[in-house]
Amino acid sequence: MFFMATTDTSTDSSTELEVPCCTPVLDAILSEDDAADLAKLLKALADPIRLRIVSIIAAAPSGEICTCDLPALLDRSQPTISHHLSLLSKAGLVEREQRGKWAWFRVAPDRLDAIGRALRP
Amino acid sequence: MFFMATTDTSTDSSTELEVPCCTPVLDAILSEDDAADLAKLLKALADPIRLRIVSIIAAAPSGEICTCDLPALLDRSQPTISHHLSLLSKAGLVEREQRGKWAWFRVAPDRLDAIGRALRP
DNA sequence: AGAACGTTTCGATGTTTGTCGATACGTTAC
DNA sequence: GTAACGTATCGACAAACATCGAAACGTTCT
Repeated sequence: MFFMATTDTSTDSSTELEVPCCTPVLDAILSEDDAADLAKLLKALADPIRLRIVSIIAAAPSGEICTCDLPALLDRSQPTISHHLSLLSKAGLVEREQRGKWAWFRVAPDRLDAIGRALRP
Repeated sequence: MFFMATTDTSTDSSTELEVPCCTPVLDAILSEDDAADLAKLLKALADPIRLRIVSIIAAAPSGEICTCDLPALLDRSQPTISHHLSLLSKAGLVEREQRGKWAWFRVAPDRLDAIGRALRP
């Protein structure tokens, strides 16, 4: 074995979404905490429906979309769409805005970019 | 299982990775197939242990690592490490090379880069 | 207030995933 | 050959996940 395992927690990530995400995978050995944070973010995106939701929102001319359109576009029930949007929102990948009885979503581009940066040295 | 699986599945499954991966998420609406492909790749990476495996391999001075070191480094059993390496290998994120009785792995950098490109317009 | 409509939460269900012990396979050394 | 050792597969199990119908919640109209 040529080095010791690194379990140090240089950054304590209590406030999850505030943390500058994410430590690049290829720069140094990820700590357990950094790996857990990045894995959580990747997992939030690692679903075909959620990828298409992000893609659909980004492709909308206004940059935002009403939740009400998604069940028909994605062929999933409304509760299922709501569930996926909730996961994306919790991960900070999309932002929610209530307007009257409709909910509108837009992507959080820097958040998506952060994943990209973590994977590209 | 209703038929005998032969050993070809372990190695041949990586041939599916010839597909040019991946369509950028933000360029246009992802098709169901493109979303499924990218989701599969993201899922292969969206685990703390697998992220740390990739990170550990990349940080190794020689750019490769012997499987035998990983159980101790990651505090997981040997079958569990083998399982994760198999997933990473099937996704094309690492490459396996048998040397005598040891298995060595190196990262496939362009594969990781492909994910980054798909998320960064 | 009540009706209509969009959204979230709840409960249930089938599937996938991470994990490990036991076991089988392959290579090296004696 | 056989013993030792590293690795992959098998079988099992608990936890996490995707999905939907039903019900609860909020807002906008009349």
